[in-house]
Amino acid sequence: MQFDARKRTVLRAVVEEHIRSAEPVGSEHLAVREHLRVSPATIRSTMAGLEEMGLLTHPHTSAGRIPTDQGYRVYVDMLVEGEPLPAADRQEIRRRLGGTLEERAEVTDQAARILASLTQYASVVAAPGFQHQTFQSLHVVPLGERRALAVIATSSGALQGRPIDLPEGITAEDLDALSRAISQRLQGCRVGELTYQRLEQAMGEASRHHRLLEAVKAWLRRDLARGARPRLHIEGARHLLREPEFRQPEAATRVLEVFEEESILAEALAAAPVEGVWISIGAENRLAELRSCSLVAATYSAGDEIGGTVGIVGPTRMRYRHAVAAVRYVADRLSDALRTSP
Amino acid sequence: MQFDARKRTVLRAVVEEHIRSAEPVGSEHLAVREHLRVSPATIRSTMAGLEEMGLLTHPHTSAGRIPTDQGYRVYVDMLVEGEPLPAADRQEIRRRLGGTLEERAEVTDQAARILASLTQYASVVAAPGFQHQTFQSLHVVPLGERRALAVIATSSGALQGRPIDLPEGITAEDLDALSRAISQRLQGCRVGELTYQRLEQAMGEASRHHRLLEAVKAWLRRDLARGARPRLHIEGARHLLREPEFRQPEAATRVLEVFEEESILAEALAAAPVEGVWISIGAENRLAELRSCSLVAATYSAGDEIGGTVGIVGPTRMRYRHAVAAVRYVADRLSDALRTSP
DNA sequence: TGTCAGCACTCTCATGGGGTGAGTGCCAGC
DNA sequence: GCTGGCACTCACCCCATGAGAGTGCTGACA
Repeated sequence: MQFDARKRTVLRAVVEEHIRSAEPVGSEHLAVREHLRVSPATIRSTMAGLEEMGLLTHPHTSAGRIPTDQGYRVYVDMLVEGEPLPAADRQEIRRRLGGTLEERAEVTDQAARILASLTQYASVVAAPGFQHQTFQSLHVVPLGERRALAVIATSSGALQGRPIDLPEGITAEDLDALSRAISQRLQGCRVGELTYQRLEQAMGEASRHHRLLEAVKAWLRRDLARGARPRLHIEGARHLLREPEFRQPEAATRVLEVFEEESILAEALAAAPVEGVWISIGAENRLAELRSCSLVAATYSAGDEIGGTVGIVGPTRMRYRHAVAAVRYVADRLSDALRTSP
Repeated sequence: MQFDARKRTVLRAVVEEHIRSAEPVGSEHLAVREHLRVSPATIRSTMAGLEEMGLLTHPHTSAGRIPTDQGYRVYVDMLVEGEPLPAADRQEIRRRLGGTLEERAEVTDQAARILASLTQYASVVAAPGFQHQTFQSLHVVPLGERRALAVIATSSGALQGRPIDLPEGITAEDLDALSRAISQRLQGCRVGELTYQRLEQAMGEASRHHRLLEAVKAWLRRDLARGARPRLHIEGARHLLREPEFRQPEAATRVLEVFEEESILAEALAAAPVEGVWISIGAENRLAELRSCSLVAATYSAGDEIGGTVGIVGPTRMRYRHAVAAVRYVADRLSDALRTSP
């Protein structure tokens, strides 16, 4: 069975009409609305062909056609990359991402809000991962008697800290010297590459404060490996409840579960490639919880480093054209914003 | 119209039965199920009295009674404070809050999860507010050329930091000295009391680094006043979708909006008094968005300071007995956990 | 005076059947 | 290969019907 020009046209028309109306699309409707110059009967036979190819289906005998996940996939692959976002949307995005944002977390949070309100789907933005950033310095800062605060700073200004217990007999000067020594030796490393061995090496000589070093090392090893899971900004999950596919409370509950269990989304986003806009449709999602959804995502950069991922989660019946354009534009502007700011 | 013993009994029975079944409660049903020793006819006349008092209502002529918000209020005020949580629940809470938790954020997050899974409603936990904590030290830590990281640490180990720009001609030693000077002078202050004037005073003399001081002051003034809004942990919003009162997508969307706009919940929680378990029912909520919900909340402490608030949001038809017991127990155990840990 | 059985009445909700309309598949003719 | 015609299939709306739940009222009784 070949996929000729008419099949393309009909598939596209069915998909777009279904996206618009959320209803099964009939042949007559299509013949009138789209100006295909053939009769409904012809369209019917074309549709039958598309159904045989697995791109369309219909819920019951006398209903119109709806696309299958595979149908959406073919449709999406037909889309011309680089279709621009409406000028008004572009302006809105630039306005809201261009202001004087004080903190990095504010920028990514703002990006999530924009995407959600613009597309009326749920948005997810993974903040720049700690691991990809460049280690700048470690500071162990005394906090009262036997407590101190250990802070790692990266060259792009992110920081992560935690309180640690101090062994007896350590002075503020000791801590200062220690901080300086470690900072000097590890500067320029990727945070993700701060392995236990490496720390051991860098600290090895300063054996005088053995127990303190152990505490710091234990923290770095555990937190940087595990706690480095990037922070997610999720916005607009409620929009999904308006979609007819999530009308039944069970379906709604199931999809909201995804947004409450951040690890699921984090894993899904992690699959996005570094280049271009990535689309994962329904059953294509590795994660069962997302099988009734589609994900449109893109990677952004933070300065010269890999930043994180921005994405949209919606029903498989998603407005892909708009979603793709919005995700791409937001990812680009986010990269711009992070090139010049904190 | 007096509120005699029979009215109490009937009101309680109606409320508890309605909470259980989510259906209007009829007189016959009540007479059989509860062992009130009167006939359905008598119960009917009692119900009519309760309705006249505004505590019950009925959706249509031939339906049973359901409580009004005011009815729930009277019911709730009748509950004996101090009813214990089932032993199994208590054990579960102790187990999950008692482990070796690494960070304060982990404890509050865990508390939110426990409450949500235990009650099957949505839970909200406000992390200890920065403002109530005691200022410990300020550190301005160099980050590359003309950038530095300003970090405030509180005596309980919380920290908040942000990058600032350095004016020319400042050395690491200058920063150290400055940090030390400010720390010394402000130690012991409540963070919330770090007003602009106070900072001005504390820094006044070190006028050599005027522009740096300005940057630090600007940050402190803005962020500590505004950004000090405590972080909220929200969990289990999806549970609400299972409640019949949120069946209609519009109702569901409206209630989920509350959970996506943290400021709404933060404001609602802020109204909780420091002592005891606080209940706010339906129309009692100042915030219109919460008018179809009830909120059960309690304040916990962090060491010797006021900590934050734990709460549950559910339908007005909430299992108040269990909710109150769960909130109280979690708040108490959370206070315990924060007394002894980071 | 409070309680209760009896009764008429009201209203919701589930059920089922008929009609309507949208849409299909197939076929014969151009 | 396209098209008009036609029979057929369902989903869905509408409406009538009846069952069931629950109420309010009344009059009798202790």
